[in-house]
Amino acid sequence: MYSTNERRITIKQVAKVAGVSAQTVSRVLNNRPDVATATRQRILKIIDDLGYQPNIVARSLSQRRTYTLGVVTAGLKYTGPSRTLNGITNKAEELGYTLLLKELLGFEAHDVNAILDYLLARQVDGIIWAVQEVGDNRQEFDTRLPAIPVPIVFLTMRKRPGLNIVAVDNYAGGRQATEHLLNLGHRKIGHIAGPLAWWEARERKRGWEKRMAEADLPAENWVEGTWSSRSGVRSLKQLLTQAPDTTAVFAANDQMALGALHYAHRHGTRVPEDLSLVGFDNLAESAYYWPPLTTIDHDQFDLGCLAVREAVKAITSRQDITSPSHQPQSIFIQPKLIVRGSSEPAAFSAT
Amino acid sequence: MYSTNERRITIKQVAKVAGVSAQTVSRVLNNRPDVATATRQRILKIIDDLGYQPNIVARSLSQRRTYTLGVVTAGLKYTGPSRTLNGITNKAEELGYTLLLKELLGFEAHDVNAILDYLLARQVDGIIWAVQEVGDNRQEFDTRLPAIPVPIVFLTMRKRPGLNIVAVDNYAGGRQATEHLLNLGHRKIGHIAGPLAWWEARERKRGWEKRMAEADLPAENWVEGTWSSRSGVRSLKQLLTQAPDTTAVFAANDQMALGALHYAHRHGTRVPEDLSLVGFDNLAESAYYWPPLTTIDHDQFDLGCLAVREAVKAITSRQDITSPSHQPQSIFIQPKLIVRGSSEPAAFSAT
DNA sequence: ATGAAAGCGCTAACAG
DNA sequence: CTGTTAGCGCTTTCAT
Repeated sequence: MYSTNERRITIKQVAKVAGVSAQTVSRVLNNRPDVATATRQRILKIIDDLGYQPNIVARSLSQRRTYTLGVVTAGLKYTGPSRTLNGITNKAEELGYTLLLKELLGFEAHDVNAILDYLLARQVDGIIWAVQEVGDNRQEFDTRLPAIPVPIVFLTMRKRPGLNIVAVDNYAGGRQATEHLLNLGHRKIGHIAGPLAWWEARERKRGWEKRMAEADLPAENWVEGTWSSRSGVRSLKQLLTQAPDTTAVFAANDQMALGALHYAHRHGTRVPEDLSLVGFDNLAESAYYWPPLTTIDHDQFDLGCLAVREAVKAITSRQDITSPSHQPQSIFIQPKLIVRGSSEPAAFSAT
Repeated sequence: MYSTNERRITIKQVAKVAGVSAQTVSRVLNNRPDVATATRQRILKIIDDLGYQPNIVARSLSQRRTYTLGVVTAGLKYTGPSRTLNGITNKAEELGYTLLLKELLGFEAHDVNAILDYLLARQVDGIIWAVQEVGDNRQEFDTRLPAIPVPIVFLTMRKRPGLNIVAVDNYAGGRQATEHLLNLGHRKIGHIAGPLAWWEARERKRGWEKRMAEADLPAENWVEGTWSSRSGVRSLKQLLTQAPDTTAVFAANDQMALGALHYAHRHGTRVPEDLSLVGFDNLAESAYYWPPLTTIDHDQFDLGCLAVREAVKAITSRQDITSPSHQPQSIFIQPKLIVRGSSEPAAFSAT
């Protein structure tokens, strides 16, 4: 069914048929102005007739540039990483870059050097490190970074001077969630944290702690979950055991909030009447949970777009000697509170 | 902060330092046996000292082989496609293939030729078309297919002789869901279908229809949804309006089932007491919906793995003249019923 | 076991 | 406007 190993058409063959040099064909391919219109037309026709396709690999070798971005990701089965990848593919398409995708099997420490070598051997023009900062999985970079010959943009990690970083302001999100509950009159506000090895989880928790402190309230009642709904179930149980008078809970993601909702249903705790609940992430489904979940929305798609934009900016500025050298910068996206049915004024303030 | 445009080390420089020819270094790089052990050791050390990295682009050009798979996907923001991609990345890693990722902006018809040209220009060794069959978005292939010089594996499309296809047996899944409800004593079973432009949606619906017919029951009460939870809400409403005596509903995916659950809660329809509900997909969260959702599980990760395996098999068999030519085949994965709290025996059969 | 020459398919740099 | 020459960095083929 396939046309067997027949060699593909090359620029030389096109040139021969057209009776010109390969260089002239190359000029046509690259839309150079310095080709006679008649010649151009003729060559274009021949290209079309022959079904000629330029070999991008050869071009890359010759130009020493691939217009390819290496993307390192992890946990594609979760919505977060895949929404971000979605943004990356879209922006890359728009800017004319090809993506070379590499998914890590876990989040914890990896042989960063091997992965970088892999991408660099394939001559990527830039790298997007879209793996969340977990544990010390960023450590190896400290020594290697100066030796990486292409720009690299990091996603979702704490600020570090001199690096290109794009992340959601998780701390601000934690504050917003807490503030919303405070505004509703709640005082006993518990927190279901994500795994604290994760930078994002620590930031969200810190937002809760700080805002509580500012309201002169203790931030003591919290549990560490795993991000999963299952852990949400057990975390709410633990929270209510530790402090039965809790009237509100902020969960560090929507999955755990769903688990908490599940636990509440099973034990006759009414949400929001007995307990207000706020999640984080604004999963598409969370508006249809019962009750619909109040949550913090953040644009992970945009995160991916920004990362590509920054990477390409850095690549370009390094090619053009003319353009001012691109200064690495950190970009933090602001999340946004979405109020739905799972939170309402505290009982005592309603009466 | 970066080492500026300094040229990377080449095989020639390594050769020069080692006092050998470039081919000898090449032999070491490719683990050829015909190099003296002493020479090999010396060269390896120099490679290490210099931090030399082979240029894979040059190698690809020279070998006329890239060990790269082009992956075309769509809808990465949905769990299905991203779980499949997850499987693709894992299997590709295992088999030593690099991934070139291309995401389409929508599911409907695209300029297939342009996308194929794009991938072929980049000299991919094979293609995985991981875009679901929607409307006539497969049509362009009919004419183009014979002219594609590399193997191509299609995901999630109807059987066609002579093509490599990997898909879930959605028809069987639809049957299983329906059969489960029939076994519970339900007779009035409605269906919330996915958008019927999708092959998957049609197959799931066909499974429901066929199984109903086999039980001598009419398969009349159905509504076409959009896959979204929002459409699930309105679809259940419509279903119950059309036939108020409906005691069970099979929704073509978990999101729509969640929407149906949402509608039921809001209107005092108790699930499963008044209405049994079965979904499709087994989203990680569906076990924590209230009530936990009975659904059809299918391994989309495995789907991706199989696609890569088939693609690589086809590529390899075409390289080795010795190996028997790989016959394109269709692989259909069997889904599995997961029983949870959203379905229970029909009221009249319980009494 | 090692090297020399040629080439993969394209483009940069220079010439005319 | 168009052609020639010389690579890009590696591997293949054929010698030795």
